[in-house]
Amino acid sequence: MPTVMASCLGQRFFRRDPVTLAKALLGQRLVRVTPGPNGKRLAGLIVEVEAYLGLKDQAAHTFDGRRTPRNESMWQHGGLAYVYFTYGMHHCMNVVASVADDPVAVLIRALEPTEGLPQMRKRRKAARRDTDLCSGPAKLCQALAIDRKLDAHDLTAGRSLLIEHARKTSYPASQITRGPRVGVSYAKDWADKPLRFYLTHNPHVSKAR
DNA sequence: CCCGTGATTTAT
DNA sequence: TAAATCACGGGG
Repeated sequence: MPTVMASCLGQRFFRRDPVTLAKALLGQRLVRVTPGPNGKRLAGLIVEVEAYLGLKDQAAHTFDGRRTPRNESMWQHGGLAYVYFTYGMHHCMNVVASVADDPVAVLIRALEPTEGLPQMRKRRKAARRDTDLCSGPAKLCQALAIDRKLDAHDLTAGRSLLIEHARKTSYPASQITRGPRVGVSYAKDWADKPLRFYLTHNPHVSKAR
């Protein structure tokens, strides 16, 4: 029998609470198909994520009901991308979770690159080793050419930006390290909540700041 | 360690 | 309208 084509994850997968989704995303494959005649397929396995819990979470862009042109996609149904621009030069990509009007999401923090490494190296000029290519939320957006044009993109449509079902079940807790999120010290009671998840000992996880 | 860079938020 | 902030990366 021929090998089964890897399938693009559908709406059911994303319409869950962000902590469950965060853990389920570990080991799945983020795929970017770049546009144009020289378009390429770039991909990597998700190895590090953070959950953002919406209205109650002081680290979330939607804390206390904030709704602006920037974060509008977080207010939509699960399965969309939320891509934002920060620090004057960086993009970061989130996967919107749950249902419309529950503005929660999962930040993709690191990938283990698997396809299109030459193209990633071209975009990531400063990366010396393969473990520098996608080991941070803005690094992976640079490597995969993800920017605001992909904000609110439907990840379940199987075009341009999608997530493939590379792993049937979530990793056991014994293989996941759980700890505080990076760079949210301003978030008071929420700064230290253990909402960051990564594959233990995976060399592509972002370095501690 | 420090800086770039600019959209967004918060203060006045 | 001005100032501070920021889910970061790169260079020294």
